[in-house]
Amino acid sequence: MQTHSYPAARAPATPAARRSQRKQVRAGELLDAALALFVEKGYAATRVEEVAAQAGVSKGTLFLYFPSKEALFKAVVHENAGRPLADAQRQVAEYAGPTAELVHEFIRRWWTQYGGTPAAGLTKLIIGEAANFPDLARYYQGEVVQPSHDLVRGIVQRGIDRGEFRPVDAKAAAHLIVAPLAQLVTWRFSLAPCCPPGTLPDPQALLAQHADMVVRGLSLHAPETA
Amino acid sequence: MQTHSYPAARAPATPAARRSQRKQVRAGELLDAALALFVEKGYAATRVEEVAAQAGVSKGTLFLYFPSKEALFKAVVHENAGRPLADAQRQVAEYAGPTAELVHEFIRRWWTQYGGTPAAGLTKLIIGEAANFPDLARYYQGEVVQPSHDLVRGIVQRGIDRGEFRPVDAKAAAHLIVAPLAQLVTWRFSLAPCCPPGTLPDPQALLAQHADMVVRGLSLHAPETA
Amino acid sequence: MQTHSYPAARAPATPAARRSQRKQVRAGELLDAALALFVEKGYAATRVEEVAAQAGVSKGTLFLYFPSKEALFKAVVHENAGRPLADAQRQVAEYAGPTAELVHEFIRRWWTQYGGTPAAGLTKLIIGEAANFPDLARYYQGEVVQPSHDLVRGIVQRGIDRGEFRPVDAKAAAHLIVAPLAQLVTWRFSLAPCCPPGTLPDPQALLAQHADMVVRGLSLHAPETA
Amino acid sequence: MQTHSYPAARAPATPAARRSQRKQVRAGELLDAALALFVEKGYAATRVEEVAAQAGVSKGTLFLYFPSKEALFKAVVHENAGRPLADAQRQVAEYAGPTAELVHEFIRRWWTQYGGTPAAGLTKLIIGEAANFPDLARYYQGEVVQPSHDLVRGIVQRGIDRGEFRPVDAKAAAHLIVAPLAQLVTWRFSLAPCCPPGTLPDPQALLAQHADMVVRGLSLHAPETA
DNA sequence: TATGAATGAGCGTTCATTCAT
DNA sequence: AATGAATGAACGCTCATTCAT
Repeated sequence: MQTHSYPAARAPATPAARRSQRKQVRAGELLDAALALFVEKGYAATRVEEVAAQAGVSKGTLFLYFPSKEALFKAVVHENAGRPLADAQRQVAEYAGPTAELVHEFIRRWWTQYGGTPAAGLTKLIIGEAANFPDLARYYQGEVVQPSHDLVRGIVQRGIDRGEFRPVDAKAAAHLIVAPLAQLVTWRFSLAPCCPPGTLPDPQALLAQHADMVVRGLSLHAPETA
Repeated sequence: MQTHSYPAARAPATPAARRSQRKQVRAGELLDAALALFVEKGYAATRVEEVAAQAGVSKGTLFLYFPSKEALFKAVVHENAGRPLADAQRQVAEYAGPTAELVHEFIRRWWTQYGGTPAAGLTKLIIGEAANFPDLARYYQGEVVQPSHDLVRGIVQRGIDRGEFRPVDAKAAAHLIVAPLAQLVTWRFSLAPCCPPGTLPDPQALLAQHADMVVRGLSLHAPETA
Repeated sequence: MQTHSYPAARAPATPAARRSQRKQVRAGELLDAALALFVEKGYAATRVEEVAAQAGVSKGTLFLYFPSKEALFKAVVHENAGRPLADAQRQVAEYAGPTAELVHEFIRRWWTQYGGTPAAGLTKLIIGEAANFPDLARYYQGEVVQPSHDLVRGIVQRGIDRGEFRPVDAKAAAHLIVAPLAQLVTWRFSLAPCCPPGTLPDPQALLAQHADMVVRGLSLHAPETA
Repeated sequence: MQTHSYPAARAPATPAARRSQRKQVRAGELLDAALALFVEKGYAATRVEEVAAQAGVSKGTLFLYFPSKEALFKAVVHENAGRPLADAQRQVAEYAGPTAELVHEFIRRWWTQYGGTPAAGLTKLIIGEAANFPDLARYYQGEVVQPSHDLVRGIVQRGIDRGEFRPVDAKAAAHLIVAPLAQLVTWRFSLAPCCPPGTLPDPQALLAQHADMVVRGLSLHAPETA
């Protein structure tokens, strides 16, 4: 009978495996540092040496993991884009209740899983660098923006199909639902850090009111006055 | 014998005045070129030589008008910020009809006087460079963003005060009204130039639906289904 | 009647012409400095800053004249290759005396017009860098080496045709005539600077003996013993 | 029971000896790889990692055998210099026939034992790097070039002393005999790899004609016309 | 002994800024 | 006022060398 447990998954037996795991970790640290600095200062104003320093390695080491600053930038985008989107798609697909509630839930979760996290800085980053990295901009548009809009449009369409919402232009409605979310993170990483606190309203309260107004704007009958 | 002199008003008599006017023109050409290039490529990726070339002067000449690239950038922002805002404030103040119609009118005019013009590129530009020019960001926030929000909040408050709108949080409502406008110009100058045409909906139709949904979301009673 | 002379050719009247002439001079100084340093230390071991310093300008200035180190290198080769070759071709074509004397004259002139000048360093330079700049090597082979061999082969053929030389393989003979010349400059710029003086024989005496031996080797009858 | 042991001489009994032999082999592989790469690309353009890879070891391992890239380079030169020279010296010393034939034999053997082998690349390598490694250049001059010239001068002197050759300046004659040999290998490893085949004549035919012309140039009486 | 990850000095190149004309 | 040549600080990237395993 075998009484001892398998080797712990987090302490690999062989040196090779340990080294490989270390490399994964390092790459992740570099990507995190790069995301933070690119978001904070923009691509051009961020020096690779700063990224390396913030990740705790030397300048040369960074180039062991990414062949160029541009490759690092693209890796940052690829790494942070689309991850939470897939989660949201699953959650929406599984939802079974009334669509009005789904809208509230979707917006609430958007904040906890993306808008309130560091990854949200990506939105501002891409806005600022799109002209200099058109292929990345297209990638982001195709892999993140378009699917996001499709997802929201699906929610609106669901409401229409179930007789809960007015038969509006669902595509335009999706844009109008997404815009305040996008704008919120854009502000959060651009003007907000430069302005005295209190200039912006509390994000969660703002989002709640957004959801409320969207539902009112889409519903067949005006809800009771709050 | 020459009896009439058309360009009299534009051709000052004294050489000094003429020189001064020439200077104004040159500076204006440089600011226009700089705005276009900064918006297109970002601050760091725009070389002063390009700006000078696009304005039709040499690199050295640019520095006769602006002491540094940074000063040029700040002049671009100061020159283009707030211009259409004053018009909008006057137009809103003079309006006398129903608030719902004012919302539609405000959004329509925002597009023709700012959102659809080249100056709208400024919004994206400041978002991208805010971290590197915090004083500019504060200036823009104070002179453009805050007054814009105040203006829109005033409209909402007018609707509430006149019993046309529900007593919502007017400050948050202002954010939600402004966000799709801001997002529209942000997209127009970042992702849109990289994406195949047709990806974004027609701006004016989108804005019309936005105004409609805002009014529905704020109204006491649901309007008749369109 | 016009008594005053034309403006001196070397002091152009217009500032533009003066500036243009200055640029020519600067470019020439940079090319000279680059030739000397590339020959002395090789391409890779020569820093562009050294070249600039030796030409009396700053590092940045060099890049106003040549877009890259590689372009500078190629310009050095193009500038110094082929120039004396054309002279030699003319001189040979115009020669009317006995071929044996032409051989002596050709070798004598080769030394004064190429082998003994700084430009001769080019030979060693290209030998060392051919593998790293294959297009330059091909250019040099086609524009300098091949025509040189053709020129010498023509001399040999002339001797054969006029019944002065034995009917040898003229192409091989050309190689054998050129080889000691090439070797002389190769040594002059590689081992010679590292060795105590006197290690190599006097070039002009060596070349005289070379010409003598070549003529003896090619002649129909052995000349009188010297 | 093992009664015979073929590789006895090559498989030392003690582990220490085996390790030592292994070390010799590794070092030899590294030196071969280094020679090939240094000749092909020059010292500066060859990365130690390439040498290690070509020798089948990692970069770190190379530094266990050679303390620096420079030491590796010097070892390459010391290892490959002078090897065939000793053979040639013995062969010349043992020769008993007519000097004209000795010249032919010497040149023929030079090709089979050096000029036609990979080791001949060393000549071009040293020419290119002499300025950066003056001590090596001096070493090569003293240990290879000078003895080679002395050897050839001895051959010429032998011809003179035996009344076969004219009383020429033997030192200069030696240079003129060696130059085409040196030039041949120089070309072989510099321009030849970049040029279309057929640009250079067949080495062995060229060398035969060289020997023939040398003998004619040195002989007392002109040989019969071929 | 052998590895490959890590380092950091060094170089090519760019570009905002200055200055002589 | 206008030019464009000149500057030099700064940055991305390379690669010989070191070191922990």
